[in-house]
Amino acid sequence: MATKESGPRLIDVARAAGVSIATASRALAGTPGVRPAVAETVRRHADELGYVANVHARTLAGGHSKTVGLVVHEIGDPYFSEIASGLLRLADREGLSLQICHTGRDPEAELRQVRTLVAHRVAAIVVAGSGFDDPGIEAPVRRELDRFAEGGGRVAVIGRHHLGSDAVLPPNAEGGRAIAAHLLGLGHREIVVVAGSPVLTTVADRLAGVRAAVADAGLDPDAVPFLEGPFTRDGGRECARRILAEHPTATAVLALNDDMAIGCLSVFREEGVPVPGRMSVTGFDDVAVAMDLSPALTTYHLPMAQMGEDALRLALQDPAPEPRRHEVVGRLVTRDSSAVAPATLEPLG
Amino acid sequence: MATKESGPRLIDVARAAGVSIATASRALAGTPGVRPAVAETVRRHADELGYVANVHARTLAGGHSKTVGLVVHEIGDPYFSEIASGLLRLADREGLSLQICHTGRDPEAELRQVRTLVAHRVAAIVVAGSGFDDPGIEAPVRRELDRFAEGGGRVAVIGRHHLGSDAVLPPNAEGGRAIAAHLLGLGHREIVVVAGSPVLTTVADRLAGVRAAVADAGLDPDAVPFLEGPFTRDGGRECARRILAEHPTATAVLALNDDMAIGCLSVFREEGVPVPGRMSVTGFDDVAVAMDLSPALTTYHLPMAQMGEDALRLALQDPAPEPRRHEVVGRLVTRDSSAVAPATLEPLG
DNA sequence: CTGAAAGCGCTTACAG
DNA sequence: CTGAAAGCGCTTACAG
Repeated sequence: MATKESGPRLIDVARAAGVSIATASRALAGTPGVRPAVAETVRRHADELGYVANVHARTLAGGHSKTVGLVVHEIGDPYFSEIASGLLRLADREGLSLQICHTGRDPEAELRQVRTLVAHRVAAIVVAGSGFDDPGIEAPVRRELDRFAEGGGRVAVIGRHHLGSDAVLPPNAEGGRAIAAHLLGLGHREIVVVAGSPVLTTVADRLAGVRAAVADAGLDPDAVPFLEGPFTRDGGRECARRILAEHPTATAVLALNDDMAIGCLSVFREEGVPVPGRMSVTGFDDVAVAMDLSPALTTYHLPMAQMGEDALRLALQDPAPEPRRHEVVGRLVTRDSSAVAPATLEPLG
Repeated sequence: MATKESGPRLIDVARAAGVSIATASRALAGTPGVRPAVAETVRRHADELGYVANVHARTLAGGHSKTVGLVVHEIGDPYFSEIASGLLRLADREGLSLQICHTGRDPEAELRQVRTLVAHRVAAIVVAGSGFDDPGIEAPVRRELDRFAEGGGRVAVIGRHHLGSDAVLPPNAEGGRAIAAHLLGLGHREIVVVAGSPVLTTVADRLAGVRAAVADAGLDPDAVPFLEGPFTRDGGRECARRILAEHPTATAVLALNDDMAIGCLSVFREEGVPVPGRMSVTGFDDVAVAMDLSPALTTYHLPMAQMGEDALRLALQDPAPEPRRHEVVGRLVTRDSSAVAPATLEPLG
């Protein structure tokens, strides 16, 4: 039994069924123009032999792939795993396989991963990781993707990229504005913004929204402290510690993703800083756990799974003359981690 | 530019470099036995043309694939996304691509997904979803996997399966026992167990551990109420509501994964049931957010990312005469959601 | 060190 | 409706 052979091939089922491989191929593919009885026989023999067509041979001969690629920063991150989940659900319905790559927010890794996907001749590539504000950084990836598109490949991105492709656009600026307005409306005047690097368009756009809201309120955006750290839970912890040390009069932390907000919450809990009594904390994204934190996190909701699905749907359509823009609708979700700014200030730390 | 052609082929770079495709292939593969200067020329031309070898042609001709498959129940679930993250990290280091499938805990979907992976002639398949207690349910998948292994494919599973392959085994029984002992030690006598279907080996094994601890304490395991629901956050919410209605004297909920525990916590918060004052709640897995919940969740820690890595590592080794068993080490993590059973009982709900 | 040729396992015009 | 044959783009013995 342990034949070390690569399983039955089309020719094996053809022989078993007493037909040519052409007919066998057609019968299995469901191509019309095969006598039903013959097709049936072929299928039966294929089943009996446990025949599974070799995708590589099929793709090479047929020219079209049934696999799509997804590029994320980190699949362990809920933001991306929820996007992946939605995308995978649609892929499944469409009979497509999914290849996932992660980049760790490193542009060179991204280039490598895109190359791999191109090498696999996937039908479509969805780039879900944030874009980079500097078009130069994305130029090599763009070249690769352009070539891919010229060869008939389809591309869609989530977020603002300089990639010239169909895009699903989260309302990052709008969200930043809404959250900041919310905090300002609660009387907060010493708000510290905490985020990943502004070279990421996601950060840049959310931050721009925050600044716009601050300006709208007649205040000076440049006076709002901005703390940068890894765009992760640990990054949030780092920043929270810096706030304790460097911004003793702050009354609110506006984190530009939920991960960082969660990191902040945990430090504040450890250090006994009451949230929201002494310090309000807000996030962005509304990952599944946001509502189950305590205090439940005020944040800006993005429908991640839907965004993943939408991105794949764009990538599955024929290309448009101009890149398509699919605008995502988000919403402010007010929960328990934000409240009116305290009247008198307990010192921090 | 929009030539709709499939990008440069090996023959294009061979021609450009003035060599045969055999030499070009060797130069690009780094096969020894090509004059260094020639190899260099080939590589330069490949770069200039933006050549990316067609994986399908390469796999078909070469016989070995550089892709591995991962089967999970649901990629949006942190348990699986953390496993995927660890596995992907190792895959990356090994220059392997990753194809992900999800099954939604449906054995038929699992069979379909495994078939797809086999069709892709992946080098290895890692099944990360829980096994099923009834060997019959897994029989079709096992047949498929056996055939795959006979053809030289490698298989590894996470959890107890009837799949006859290398396995990474989480200490499910041990963990169940540790958690139950912890709760019993705190004086809880009315513990409600909350979990997904015991047809899943994960549930069955954790439950067996719980029952063993109960028996060890001289109590009757059959007297411990077991509530079944979807093995998800929503399932946890469902069960919590039933506890409120049907088990008014319970003092502890022992959920067999963190997701369900999180669902319970949210219902108890909504209903004003103090945790852990009136009700202790414990989880299992220790997903990243467990420590950031409030109260921080007492749970049994499993190193998910490491498990993903270990599973892939097993799958990358040559097959052993007997299936390998890699035992995972876990540990009880006592946090704030569990405490001594209340002396006097406030009615629930 | 290099090349001509066979072959990987399919699909798809092209004839019949 | 069916089959013989070309071809997808590579790798790898086999000669030289």
